[in-house]
Amino acid sequence: MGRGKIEIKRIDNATSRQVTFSKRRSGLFKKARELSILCDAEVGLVVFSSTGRLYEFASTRKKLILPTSMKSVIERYTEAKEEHMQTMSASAEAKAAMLLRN
Amino acid sequence: MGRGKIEIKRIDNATSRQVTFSKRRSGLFKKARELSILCDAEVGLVVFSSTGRLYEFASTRKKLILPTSMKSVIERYTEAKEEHMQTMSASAEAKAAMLLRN
DNA sequence: GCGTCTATATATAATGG
DNA sequence: TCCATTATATATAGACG
Repeated sequence: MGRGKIEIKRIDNATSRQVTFSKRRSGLFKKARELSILCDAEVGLVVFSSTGRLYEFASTRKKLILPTSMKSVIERYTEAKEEHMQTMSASAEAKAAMLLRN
Repeated sequence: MGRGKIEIKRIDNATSRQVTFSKRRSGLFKKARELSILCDAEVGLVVFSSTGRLYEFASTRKKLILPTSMKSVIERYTEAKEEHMQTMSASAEAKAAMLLRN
């Protein structure tokens, strides 16, 4: 969807990979949100950039259940969260919150 | 993106809501997959239709962490999963599916 | 409900500042 | 390294079988 057609394979150039990530992530989240609204669906979306930054969306409507395949993800999340909590200090709290927020 | 422009609000007609769900879900998953490949990102996507059917995608690469806002989701998943396991029998498959449905 | 078919809306690749 | 633009690729609304 652009001036040229691209193959779906890892973009080698780090810069353009970052640019594409930014654009497509934005589009993906937009569509996730639209789906949840239009179709009254529960949607949970988690994205980690290759640099480890977290982005999330979750429609908060009724009941959302995670799929089995995400079990490991949940486990890792729990671990990370615990680590996070352990190393968290009062002043680091805000920083971490911001980090998680974007 | 079609013959006409639509507002982003819940589609009242159940039939067209289902049709739209099917189409957009497909597109969303495709884009989730593309993002993960193109940008070497970790992506986890969970969708529950309004009728309770589950759809998922998770790139299995490196580190995927769930966002804070998904905590309740995880909890619910865990609960449901436990229930599922407890009541599951070979012949109870269908029943379990119903359980997950809502 | 599900696949196919367009016309049109949107997303976005490439580019320029 | 970001914004803004814009040409093009893609997604999809609406219609039909």
